[in-house]
Amino acid sequence: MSRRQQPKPSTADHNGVSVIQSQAHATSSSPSLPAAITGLQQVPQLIPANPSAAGGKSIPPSKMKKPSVDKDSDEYRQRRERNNLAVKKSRMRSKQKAMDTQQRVNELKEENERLEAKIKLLSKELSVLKDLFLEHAHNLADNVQPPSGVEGTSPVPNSNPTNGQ
Amino acid sequence: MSRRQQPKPSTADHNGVSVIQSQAHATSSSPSLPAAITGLQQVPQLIPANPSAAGGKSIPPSKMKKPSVDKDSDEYRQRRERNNLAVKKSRMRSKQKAMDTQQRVNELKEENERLEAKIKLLSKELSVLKDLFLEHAHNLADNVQPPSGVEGTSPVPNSNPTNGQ
DNA sequence: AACTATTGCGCAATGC
DNA sequence: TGCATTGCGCAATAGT
Repeated sequence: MSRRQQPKPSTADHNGVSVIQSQAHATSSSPSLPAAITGLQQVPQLIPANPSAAGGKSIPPSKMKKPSVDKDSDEYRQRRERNNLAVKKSRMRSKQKAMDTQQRVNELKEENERLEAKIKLLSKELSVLKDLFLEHAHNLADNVQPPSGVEGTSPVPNSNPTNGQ
Repeated sequence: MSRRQQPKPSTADHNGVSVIQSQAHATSSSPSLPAAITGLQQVPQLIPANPSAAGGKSIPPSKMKKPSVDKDSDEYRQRRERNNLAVKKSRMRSKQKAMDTQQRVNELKEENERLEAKIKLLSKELSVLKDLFLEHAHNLADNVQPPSGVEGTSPVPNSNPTNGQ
């Protein structure tokens, strides 16, 4: 939890000025605020981030286009606030999506197991039936030799020993 | 691409002061930097974010514990830099994981289709075999009646409509 | 032209 | 003490 930062080494500061201000809209929600330091409203204030006098060598006067961002502007704050909301929303969605995807994985895994079990079952059934056929075929081949009281005569369709998986 | 901000309305500012500084470490990588405004190094400078004079009513002088964060400190910058690195790493992992999960979903979907196809096949095979059995059974039934050869004793290949699934 | 949605980034709190 | 995570705000920019 924290929000603003100050000029940092890397990339660009977007602008040559750092503005210090705020407005206490307090629309934001902080799940785990460290303390109760909320009511912090500074007076909008422009501060040249490029104190040509001081650090000395830094910030080439060139390339410092439009300071026209005016952190003060009421409109700016509104835009920021809206964007912050949009950001939160977007991130929530993102997380939700990730969770859903994970959930989907679990569901698919279960489904897979079910299907595999079914396949196993069907395979077994098929195997049994085929064996019966084979047995019968043998009986026929060996001609009329009743191994047990129940036999007859019938065309043996296929004699396929190989089990087509 | 941007980094620092300034005091904002919402939550807390962590501290009552806004520091403006930088150090041009330039370790960061900006995928899509807007321009070449990189070499921005401000002179570390402390600026009281709470100009008691100006806006007037704001920021109770109380609640402003330890400004002891010292954005200046070389060590602070090092810590920040390391953390930034860790953050990037963590986020990369997170994204990678999300993508992997999505990939997993796709794989599982495919697998599912394969399994379903297999089930369909097996079911069909089974169905055929069962039909054969039934047919045979009927033949037997219509057959084993004439102990003596007085009747029409020929296997009647009746087509059995009943089908076990 | 004006908005919202996304995305990369840095900070700080917190988890481990 | 240090890395890892996570929420947050900013700004750029993609999408409408």
